[in-house]
Amino acid sequence: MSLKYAVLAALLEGEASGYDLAKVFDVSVADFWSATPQQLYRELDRLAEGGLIAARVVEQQRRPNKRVFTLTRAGRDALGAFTAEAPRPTAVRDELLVMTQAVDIGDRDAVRASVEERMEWARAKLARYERLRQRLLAGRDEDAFLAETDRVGPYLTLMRGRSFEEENLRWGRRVLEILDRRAAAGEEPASGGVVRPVV
Amino acid sequence: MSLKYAVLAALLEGEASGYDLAKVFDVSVADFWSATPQQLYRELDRLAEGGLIAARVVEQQRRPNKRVFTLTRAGRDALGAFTAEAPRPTAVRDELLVMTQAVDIGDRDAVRASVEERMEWARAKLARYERLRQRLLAGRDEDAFLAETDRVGPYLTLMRGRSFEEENLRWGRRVLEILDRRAAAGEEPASGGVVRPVV
DNA sequence: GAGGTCATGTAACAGGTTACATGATTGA
DNA sequence: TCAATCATGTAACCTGTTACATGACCTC
Repeated sequence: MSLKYAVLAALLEGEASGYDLAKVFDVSVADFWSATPQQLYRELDRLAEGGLIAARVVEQQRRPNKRVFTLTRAGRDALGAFTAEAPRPTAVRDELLVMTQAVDIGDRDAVRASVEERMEWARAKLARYERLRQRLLAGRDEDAFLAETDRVGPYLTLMRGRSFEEENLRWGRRVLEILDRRAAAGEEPASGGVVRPVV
Repeated sequence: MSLKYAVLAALLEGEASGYDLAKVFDVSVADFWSATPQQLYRELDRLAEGGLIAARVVEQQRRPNKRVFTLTRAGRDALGAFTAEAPRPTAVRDELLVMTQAVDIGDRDAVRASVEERMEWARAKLARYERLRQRLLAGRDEDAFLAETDRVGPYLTLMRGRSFEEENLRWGRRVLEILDRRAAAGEEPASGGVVRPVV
């Protein structure tokens, strides 16, 4: 149900093709919802059929034709009505956390490496978000931007994305510290009461 | 695929019934994975069939019998092997963020209220996490706990849950500020160049 | 006696993922 | 010439959600 509104919300930025949206909704880019291209193509067909978006075929030379979608009045209204509903709580679903939960009976070095990779992703996303932020601010400071813009929404979701990734980094650093301390303790088992985990 | 390992990881805490797990995996409680009771019952059947967990029927007077599940050696090994795999990135999927993205063309007051409710939830979860933390620490400080325990995993996921909810609160406070400033500007339209959104 | 908790489930459906297919163009 | 990008899609499958059902107990 909410992919529907996520797509409508994305089209507030202007018309887009399925391919364009696939880039915006890519896991590594998304800041308010993510989806695969297949989900998007299905959803776009449904939305067009329901009259919430309008499709227009753009003929291209040297490129396959593309269908470009725009919000209709009905789509805009449906999106507006959606904002008045009660959002369901976000479900935690992170494989890295499952692995972390089980790290003591599992492969500590592998989990360590996965945490480091997650941190690399977080850095890349932060860089992306920062570029987006600068583009929105367009030289103004935050207060000036907020006073002048007619759309704060994208800025607010960007802020959430940013703080999420910053927390990923902070958490990751702490996890690495703790795992490394354990690794050191495990190598000289005389030092403490630490039980060596069974792998 | 990963609900499977999430269930195995939960059983590291000791034997549990489907009902017990349903409480742990409840959206409002979960700190490393969430799932509905129906998903759990299906998954438990599959895991028992695959020999990764063992079921034992506990007869109860005055209560329906329950099936209590325990990790088998094979289940433990499978979970250990899972920790060595590459976790997939977490997908952002939050209806509140979709609503926030569209707040400017939607119902600002309703979104405001949803943000406040999300903050209430965050406070409740934080209180829960804090109780859990105190139970784990058992009077020791963090360093002492980490040196003595044979399982850091649950503590690390708890930390991630805590910082996530703290960020929800921080973000929420900022969003309320910004939306309120807009509401004030909208009521005295002479004050600035703010375009009143169409609702 | 109403509503909550314990305890388990079925059925039907909606949502999400994976693998594959096509075919031209552009850049290293 | 090899890989990536543009642009769309089908088929099959797995995961997740919703509604409903049962039945006894306990607490207000």
